[in-house]
Amino acid sequence: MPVAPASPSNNPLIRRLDNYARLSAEDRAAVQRLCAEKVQRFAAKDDVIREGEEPRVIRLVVDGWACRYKHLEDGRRQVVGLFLPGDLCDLNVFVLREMDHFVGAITALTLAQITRDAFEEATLAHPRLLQSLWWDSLVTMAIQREWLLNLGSRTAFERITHLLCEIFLRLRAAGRARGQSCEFPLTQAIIADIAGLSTVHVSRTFQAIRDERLVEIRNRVMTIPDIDALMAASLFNPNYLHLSHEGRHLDANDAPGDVAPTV
Amino acid sequence: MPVAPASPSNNPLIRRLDNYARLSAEDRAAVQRLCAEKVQRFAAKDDVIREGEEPRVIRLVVDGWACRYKHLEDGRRQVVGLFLPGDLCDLNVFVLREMDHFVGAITALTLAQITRDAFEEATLAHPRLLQSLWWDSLVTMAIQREWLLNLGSRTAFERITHLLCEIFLRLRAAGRARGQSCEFPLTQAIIADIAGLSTVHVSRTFQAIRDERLVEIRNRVMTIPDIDALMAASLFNPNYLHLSHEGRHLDANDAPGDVAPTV
DNA sequence: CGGTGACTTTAACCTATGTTGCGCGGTGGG
DNA sequence: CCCACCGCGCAACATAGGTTAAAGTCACCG
Repeated sequence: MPVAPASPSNNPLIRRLDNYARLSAEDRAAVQRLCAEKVQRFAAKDDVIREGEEPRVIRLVVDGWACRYKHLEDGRRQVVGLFLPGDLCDLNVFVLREMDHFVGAITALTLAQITRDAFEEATLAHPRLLQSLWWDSLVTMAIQREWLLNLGSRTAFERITHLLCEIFLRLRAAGRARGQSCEFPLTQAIIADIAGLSTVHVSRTFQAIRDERLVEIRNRVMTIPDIDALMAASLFNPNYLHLSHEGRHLDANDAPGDVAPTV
Repeated sequence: MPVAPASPSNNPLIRRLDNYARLSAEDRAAVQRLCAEKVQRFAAKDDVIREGEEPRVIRLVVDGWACRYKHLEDGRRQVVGLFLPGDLCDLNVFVLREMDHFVGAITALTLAQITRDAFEEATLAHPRLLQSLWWDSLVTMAIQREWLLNLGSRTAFERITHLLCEIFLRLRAAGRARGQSCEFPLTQAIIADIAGLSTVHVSRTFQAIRDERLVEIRNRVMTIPDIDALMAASLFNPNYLHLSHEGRHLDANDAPGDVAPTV
């Protein structure tokens, strides 16, 4: 994976915010500065922040995957959110006194810590940026709602295919997909905790998915030969990702890696 | 239910925001003005806003119950959020171009519409109010996460008792409970759509709840004889409601209707 | 090169929850 | 006053998904 030099659009956060509104060069530079502010690294499976702790900074995923999770007294565990590169933890968390959930690294993880002051300074100077960040925050809420629909109403097969579909589209929006493929470091155990299933049943379900040749996962890389078929199988309605500005359509293959759009 | 005269603390939104930070008399007056701005009424089961429509205003529940819901192509329906009196739809919704879900009235409903301009004017003049509204918004997200835990990891019995517990505590925080009782207009069908269960199983589960004498529902009034027992049965951890400021504790019976606190 | 641990697969069996369908009682409209 | 409808309860049966346990695969490591 060759990393292009100083082009801002390699920054997955900028790529994502661009889905909402074109940022100016200054806006982009401001994001870059925020991302570089104070970098923090975690090993896979480490906790970034624990339930009960006081939130002090906004965190931004520069690289790697993480998740929010909760558990019940008796140990049952539920993943309630997924952070992909370019994702942002809640704006304004400072307002709360205490975390009500954990954030844990799934893979090796690089985070940027953004202080309240740096954030306020940046958004004051770049109102368009602030708008984009609100958009991001509302999309996060929309994803949570879609996950509720997933857990409450979809079958195991639909839940997992829906999840795979969402991950692919989110990564593509962050400039992290190439063609029909993207990185995929999730184990079946984590998928079980996301989908509210047992690991055994996740395994069973993956066989069915393989049988229908909807998805192929090998060496931590996921390939989706026919995204429309996958979307149909999972009853996937992309509206909740709110990516459709400029008349863009998700089923158009409009993000072919790092190639510039033809428009 | 006698309505006391002009006391601002009858406003459920003010009551709720007071859980986060004491508002000044001016802040309260500003909230009152927002609530009175433009009132809109709906009959039970009407839709307030539909998927695909453009969000233009912030809405505030003055009276009645409503819910957010989504559905799948084949008709399966999932309620993904509950609005109780004093609840607020998402700040900043304007940023999105299109609703990804429905909002529907459960009971007869009175809403206040707050325009973007009125909102900005009020929060500019009352920064403490803005903070409280962010707190509210973060609590809404926290509730969504807890619901994910509910659907993904709890049994039917736990899901329903947890829901009842949450409703009671939220109503109490809005000054809408009296002693161990509160209004309760939900049918078993709606509870089924919230909990991701069939109506038949909701009915079965309510029998078990009745057998254990955890909750009594009669004439649209719910009574919880022993909230600690109910919390234990549902593995309820109140931290996600973020009500605990000032060392307040939820298990203290600290909101006995409209009586002033003893402190 | 063999060992250890993390992940996945498989099989047998179990149970929570879904489905269908019917009956009952209250309530509101004509 | 009666009918229709809605919300609820109940029973019989069907099934998706959970549980337990054992074995297979692979990658890394000493």
